[in-house]
Order: sequence, then C-alpha cells, then structure tokens
Amino acid sequence: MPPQYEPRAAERRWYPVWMERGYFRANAPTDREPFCIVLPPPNVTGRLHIGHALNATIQDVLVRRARMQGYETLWVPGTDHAGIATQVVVERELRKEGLDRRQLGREAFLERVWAWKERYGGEIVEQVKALGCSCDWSRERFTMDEGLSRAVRVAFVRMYEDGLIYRGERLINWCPTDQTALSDSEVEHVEVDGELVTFRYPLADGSGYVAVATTRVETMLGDTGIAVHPDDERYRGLVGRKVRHPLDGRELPIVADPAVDPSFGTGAVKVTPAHDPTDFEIAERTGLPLRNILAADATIDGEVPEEFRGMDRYAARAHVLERLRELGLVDRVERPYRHAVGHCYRCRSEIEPWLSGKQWFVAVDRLKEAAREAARDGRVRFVPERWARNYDEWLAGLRDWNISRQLWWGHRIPVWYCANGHEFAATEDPEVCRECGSADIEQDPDVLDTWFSSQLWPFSTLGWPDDTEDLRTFYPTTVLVTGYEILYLWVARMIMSGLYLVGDVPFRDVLIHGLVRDARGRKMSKSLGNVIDPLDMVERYGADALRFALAWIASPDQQNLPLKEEFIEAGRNFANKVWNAARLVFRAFEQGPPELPPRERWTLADRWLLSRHQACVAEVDAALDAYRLDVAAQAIHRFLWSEFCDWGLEVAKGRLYGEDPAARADAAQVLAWVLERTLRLLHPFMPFVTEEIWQRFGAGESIVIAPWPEGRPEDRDPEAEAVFDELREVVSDVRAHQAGLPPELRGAVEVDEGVRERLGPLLEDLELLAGARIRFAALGGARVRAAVEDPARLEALARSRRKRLAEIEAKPERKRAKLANEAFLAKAPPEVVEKERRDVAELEAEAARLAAELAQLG
RNA sequence: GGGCGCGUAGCUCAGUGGGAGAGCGCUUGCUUCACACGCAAGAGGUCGCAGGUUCGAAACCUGCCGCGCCCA
Repeated sequence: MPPQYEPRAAERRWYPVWMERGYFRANAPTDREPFCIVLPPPNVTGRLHIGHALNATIQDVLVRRARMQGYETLWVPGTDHAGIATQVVVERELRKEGLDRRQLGREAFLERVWAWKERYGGEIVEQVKALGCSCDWSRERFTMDEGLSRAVRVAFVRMYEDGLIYRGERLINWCPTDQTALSDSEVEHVEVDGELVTFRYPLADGSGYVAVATTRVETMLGDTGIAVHPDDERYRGLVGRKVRHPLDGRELPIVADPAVDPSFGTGAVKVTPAHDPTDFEIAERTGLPLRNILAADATIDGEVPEEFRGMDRYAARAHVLERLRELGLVDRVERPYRHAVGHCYRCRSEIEPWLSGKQWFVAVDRLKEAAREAARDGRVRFVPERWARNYDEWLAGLRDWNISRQLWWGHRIPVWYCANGHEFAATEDPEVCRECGSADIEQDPDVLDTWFSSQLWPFSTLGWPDDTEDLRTFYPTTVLVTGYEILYLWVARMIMSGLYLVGDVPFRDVLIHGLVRDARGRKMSKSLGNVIDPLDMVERYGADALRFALAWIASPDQQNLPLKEEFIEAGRNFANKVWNAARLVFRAFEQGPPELPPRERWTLADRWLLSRHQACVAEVDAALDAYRLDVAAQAIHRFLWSEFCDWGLEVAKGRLYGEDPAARADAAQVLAWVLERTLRLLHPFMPFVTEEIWQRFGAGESIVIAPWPEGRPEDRDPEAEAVFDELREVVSDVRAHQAGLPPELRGAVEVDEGVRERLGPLLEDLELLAGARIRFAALGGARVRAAVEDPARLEALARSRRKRLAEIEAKPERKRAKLANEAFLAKAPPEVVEKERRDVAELEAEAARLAAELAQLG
C-alpha cells in the first residue's frame, strides 16, 4: 500500500466492477423489504453542479446503507426533457447556422432536438456515475421515452375525461422571450427599482379629474375603466360616471370593486384587464371589456394610437409618460420605486400577464384536498417537519394549473379537433374523429408543461400505467430527496397526481435539504465566479472527498449550506487518514475475516476501543434514521480519527511492535475487527476508499453488499472507558509538561503514586503514549512532575498552569452555590445533585493538583 | 403585508433543560519506523439584545435588533 491514497485509481477500478456484478440492480418480485428512491430527474441539458452532487450524495448514502441493511434496494435514475431549456439550446444552435425553427418546420426541428439529446443528453448521467452513485442504471428513464410518454397520455386522458383538465381563455403568464405560457410556479417575483407614476384621467364631462397610480404607465393604452373601492367616500359620487382616455379619446366607465385597495396611491386604480390578473378579475365582475395591446414579443400592438404601435414595452413606457407630461396630466413620478415583478424562471425576462388564446388547465380543487389530507394524516411525512406547513398553505391557495406550452419540444397535447367542431382526447393517435368519423382532424399544436410529465416520475418510472412488478413492489417509494426550491413546482404535484392516478402517495418521506452556497452564503453563479465544480473536485480530491464534505454540511435544518474547497480538502485528508490507518493495521494483520479474541484476552485498551466503537455505531444509526447525515459523518470522523487513530492505534503499537506473537496477533485482530466494521459504517459516505481497503481483508466479495454493522451493546464498557480516560488525561498532562521542547531537552517524568493503583498495570502504555520514561513517586498533590531545565519553557508551563487553575477554581463556585440552594436539593433529580457533588470534588482535587504542580515549578 | 429559517470560537456550523463543542484557520514544537493530506501542545467564546418560565436556560416562552428565503 502506498503512503498516499490514490482516489482516481480506486474509482476507475471499482465502479465498473460494481456495475458488472449487478450490485445496483433491484429484483422484483422479492422476499426482502423494499427500499426505493427515485432520483429527481435533472434536465437533460444540464451539467452536474454542486447542488446535484449534494442531492445525489444524500440519496446514495441512504441507498447504500439500506442495501447493506438487507433491503431490496432500488434507486431509479433518469433525466427530464426540460421543454423550454432544451428547445432554447437547439434554437441557439440553429441561429448560428442562420436558421430558425419555423423555417425548419416542426418535424425537422424535433429531429434536430432528438439528435442533440442523443449526442449531449447523456452527459449528466455519466457525471452522476463519477460520484459513485449506486443507481440501477438498467432502469434509467427519460421523460420523453416511450413508456413515460404513454404514462403522460394516459394521465392526461383520464384527467380530461374526468373533467379535471379543461381548455379556457384566461389570463396567463407569458414569457415574451421564450414565447410560451408559464404556470404560476414558474414565475419568480423579484424586487426591482421601477417608477410609480401618478397621472390624471380627465372626467368625460370636463368637470375634473381622477388621479391613478401605476408602475406600468404604458398599459394605460389598454385601460378599459377606472375602479374604486365601493366604500371609499372620496369617490362615491364618481362611480357610474366616465373619464376620457387622454391619448385615444375613448370614454371609460368608473366602477366600484372590493379588490381595490383604498390605501394604495390615490385609492383609484386604472383597470387593464388584458394585462393584469387583478384587473382581469375586476373586469369579470364589473363587465369591463378586455383590450389587448401587446404582441407575443411584448411590443405594443392592437388598437392603439399609431405612434406607439410596434414599440418595445419599455420604450412605450417612457413614451407614454412623455405624452402625458405634455398634456400636463402627470402629478408625480416616484423613482426609484421598489416593487416585485414576475420573471421567467428560465430566462429571467419580465413576464407579461397576457391573453394568448385558449390554454389548457388542470382544475386543482379536487386534487389538492386529497394531497393536503395525506400530509395531515401522516401518509406523507416531511423532514424537517416545518415544510409540511408551507406545503399545506401553498396547496390551500393553489389556483388552476396552466399546462399548455407554446413549444414544440415536449409531449404534444393528446387532443384532436375535427372539421365539424368536435374535440376529443386519446391515448393513441387517432385516424378519424371519434364523434363523427371525419378524417379531417388536427392535433392541438401545443405541448404539455415539463412538470406535467415529471409529476408522474415516481410511478411512471416503475411502469405505470401498467400493473408491473416494479410498481407493485416499490410503490409508494420510501423517500424523496430534494431541495426546497421545487417543493411546489414538483413535490406537491407528485403527491396530487400519485393519489389521483395510482391511489396512494408517491413516497412516505420527503427529505428537504438546503441549497449549497459559497462560503459567504451567496448562491454559486458563473458571474460571481464562486462556482465549485463537482467534477473538478472529484478530479482533484476524489469522489469520496467531495461526498464526505457534502454529507458533513448536509444538515436538514439549514436552508443554506455553505461549502468551500477547504471542506473537500478535509474530506481528502480524511480518506488518506483512513487509508494510512489501514496501512498500519495491515502490517500486522494476516488476511481473512477479522475475528475478535475471546473476551478474557481483551486488554483495557481493547475494551475501551470496542466500547467507543459501539458508541459510534449507535450514534450513526440514530443519526441516519433521522436523516442526519451531517451528524453521522461527524461521528464516524471523530471515532476514526480522534479515537481509533489517535489512541487505539497508538496504544496498540506496544503490542504490534512487541516481542509477544500472541499479543501481537490479538492486537491486530482487535484493530482489524474494529476497522473493518467502521469501514462498513463509512462505506455509504466514502464508497471507494472503503472498498479499496476492505478488499484487502479478504472478508467477502464486496463491501457494497456486506451487512451493515449490527449493534453490540454488550461491548459498551463504562468502567474501561473511565480508566482509559484517566490514562489519556495523564498522558496529555505529561505531554503538556514537555510541549514545545525539542526531544533532547525532555527529561524523565514522575507521575503521582495516587494513580498507580489504577494505571500501574498500564505503565508501558503510559510511557508509549506519553513518549517518556515514567516513574511513580509521591508528588505532594501534583499529578505530574517533569524534569524540565529550559527556563523559558518552565515559565510558559507555569503560565498555562496558572491560567487553567484560575479557570478551574472559578468553576465550582456556581456548583457550590447550587448545592447550597435548598430548592435545588429539593427539586432537582437526585442523580443530578449527586453529579454536582462529584463535580465539585473532582474540580477541587484538580485545583489542588494544579496548585501543587505550580508550587513545584516554583 | 403574511409565513419560515438563521444569529454559538477569526470563518463555516453541530449542540436544544444540568460538562460550551467540531472542521477549517491561527500560535509553538516535532522529517517519532501508518499518515506533514501528519503528530503534539496551545490561544481563542458576556452562546445577537432585553425580559420571563425554572432549583437550573446557549437551549423553553415573549418582545426587540440584524441577516436570509418563500408567499401575496
């Protein structure tokens, strides 16, 4: 074994072996308990970023542990077709060739997209493999593949025929750049600095004005009325009268509607029903007409004065303001005025509320109540729990979901229209109209929202709508692991559709993790230059290092998970530490499954190590059961480094390098046994280095399928821990006395008689660990006296002892006060009182020791 | 405006009713035959502020301040 672990070699060696041997492939049917996770499908256009790496690491830790625990384990990977993103990528390619998708035509364009997908679409999948993820690649899925496309059609048709999907003309969110509608969830509200313009509408009879305020003054071209709150005294006399549009001369009615906020601006608002959701509702209630003034690319269009036509929306904003100014109608312009504006979550353009003709919607009222109930009664459990509330409140306020997209790439809406005006949905492409048999039929040109297909992911990947073994075995899946940013977009919709289409929740637990940020808590982005590229990290530090770093920070209670490269470096250092611990053990250990010597041959150090190992096993189990990967990773790290290596290995060197072959063999067996089991605990986090080492035991085929270490509570040994802890204290004491001295200036060390009874038999261990010859002697209260001749060192030592003495003398004060308190003695549990007494006694003894040492130091 | 989260060592975070901890960084010494991706010894904290509950609060409650996120 070389002195430094080489991650790349191990990664290249083992992943193909694991794949070939089929360790990641699940069986159905099966006698075992099922454990199933579906990977949140990344965009097929995507490259692996650190967020994917975190998400995948968490899942792989859970999956690998479950596999070792004996579950029939299935982790389904795959990608989604990412309608907008993919189409945009391919369109960009076309533009470079001077082409446009419309020139190409729908069919040819789709061929291009498929070709692109075949060529580049697999990239992210390969990158997931580089992390060592144990997905069942034989079950990899893509939302546009045949089975999943059929699932989409079946789902659509069932919902259509059940009246849950309908077509209607409503205001939708329009992205002028991507030229498609978006659902409410795909609109991000971003605070921007805009302007608030207050201007006057002259009353039609010339008797005065009504002032209104708006952040989008250009939309006044589409105003069809003025609204005030019905109870607003200021405007009572105006309702029913008319204003005259200052730019086109139309007469607009003044109406009353409760949606108007009397405290905003002047209390009167302009109503633009075709370009504002609230105004749209006001118009529905009051009968104001719709007036569309925007084209699909958000330039001014329609029945507007000639000078504005064709103008960009932002240019029009300035121009309208200018015109109103000339007319002397502008009262006030507040600038900057901070307000939230909807942006496209894909391309960041400002969204336009717009009428784009008929769109398809999912009616959510029936679906959402079932989904809320499932979380309330615990069929779906959120971790951390607080997300259940966000989920519930979001569902409560949910409005019908617009699912049609004016794109070409995606699942085309399976609805046909015939020349005689019939409309029907079908799972198979029809030849003729189902109603009248006419062959003159045409399919709806739009495609479905990508989320419509990804909401089916937990069951469509298992074979739904067919009644497959996979579906019967693994549905509902065990846990969904995802970031909070798609809780609504995706998680809630999976629950709704799972309940409606399959009749059960899609997963039992939802583990919501935070977002990886940079060390200063900022989002990682190319423009900030703070991106940590996971593949680069794997290349430089190894997959295990990256995984361990991510697990280490993966506290589910944190919304932001700050990562810096140093953490990954720390992960690499840890892998190397484990590697070197193994090197030491293998110097003495003969190949084969490690076997503990009989209990009566265990030394005190063995008992201590085995006891601490059990504590670690218990802690890791409890942590992982609660999805606390961070706690589990830290527990393993602490045990392996600070206990196994720092003390277990060091103290064992006495026997390992000693003369007694039996003692040497026993020591090697104990170390090997503990190491081997700890490797198994660590394996879900660091699959490669653990396999690489584990293979050298010759203890089985692969650590991937080795059993998860069972708890052995009988190994817990508080007595041994107490004695060994005292040994460690004395050792640290001795080291402290000699710290800072070059070896040649370190003399003999005396340890007080008082500890001889307990530590006398361990004198050899003591000397080995302390790195000094030790004599027991009566030290008059001090624990350690070291022959130190360096005056500077003596002074430093005295300083540090004095400081510690001051600390220790201060401590019992509070405890003594407690013990003097009647209420404490009466109300606190007896064991606590007892403990306080013991603490005081110990602290006093410690203080006495330090005082005595100080006296010696003179 | 409503909701949620966070505020603990220089940095990033664990800890949730009776001992203030980890990783990284910092200081000093050490090429000790597993590891300098290392070893040892250290320095470093009024646990955001103010009240309250309790025998006892970093932790539970209330208010305030600051930061962030989500929704409207």
